[in-house]
Amino acid sequence: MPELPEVEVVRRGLERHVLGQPIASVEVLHERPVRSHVAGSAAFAEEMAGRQFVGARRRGKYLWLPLDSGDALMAHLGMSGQMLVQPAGQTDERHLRVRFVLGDHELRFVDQRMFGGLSISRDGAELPPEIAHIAPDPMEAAFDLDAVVARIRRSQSGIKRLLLTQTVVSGVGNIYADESLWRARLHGERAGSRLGRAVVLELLGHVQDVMAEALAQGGTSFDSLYVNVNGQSGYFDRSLDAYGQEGRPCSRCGTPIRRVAFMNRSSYFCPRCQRPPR
DNA sequence: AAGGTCTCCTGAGGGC
DNA sequence: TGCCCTCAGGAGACCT
Repeated sequence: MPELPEVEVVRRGLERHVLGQPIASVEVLHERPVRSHVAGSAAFAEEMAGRQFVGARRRGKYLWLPLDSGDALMAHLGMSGQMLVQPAGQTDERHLRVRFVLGDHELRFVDQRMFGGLSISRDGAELPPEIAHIAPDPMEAAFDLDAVVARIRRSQSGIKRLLLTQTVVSGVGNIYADESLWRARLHGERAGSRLGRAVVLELLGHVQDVMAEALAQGGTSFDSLYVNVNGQSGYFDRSLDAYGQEGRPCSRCGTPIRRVAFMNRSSYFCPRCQRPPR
């Protein structure tokens, strides 16, 4: 479940269900999700066995579970990754990739497309060095609003591209970028440098609001790929004003929402509320 | 610098 | 039924 609210739903579930029990065994059913562990999948499994998860943390879309060794299990869900907690012996999911056996239940990494993955981060308990370059997300204490506003206003890039750049602000993906821009009445191609400070502040406020609202609804899911650790879907899809709404009337002005190609995917916006630059 | 395109994968769904 | 096309909540490499 790609964006911040969905990943946070997962983090909370992991915090409740996988801490404080030794990992009895690990089974890697597909090599690809552990590709960044250079020592190989057998070494990955061997190293995890016997350890214990002692926390569940997140920055943006990255999750990590600090271990009692001082290392951490890092996870990125990519486009289709899931972390599921299941009773031991439950039928394997079709796309089950890695299984962690914890007493009478299992933590399962299930991922259809395998753009995501797991890795062991050396001394990564506090902040895995692999993701030290990722910017703080809008929900953490380290988020520096003034610095982000300044960074955006210094750039000639389009504002949507900036929202999606994880080194500017992390956790925002295609859905919440489009929703925030719609709320701020901004077209995604407007250059950051052409936006006033107050406008950027308002936009970032919408980013925080829309993700907080989505989190309160359990995240956004259109289908069974986006679920919490118990396999349940969130409900925020009912509250979307722009994303996925092509042809439906804008809830502010009634103009049909438009879809355009952007970065090999789509952007949704109201052509009347969100005027393109020049 | 900025922004386009392609790639990594496995589907689902529509058109014919 | 099948085939071919497009699309998908990510992200990084490569090219201009």
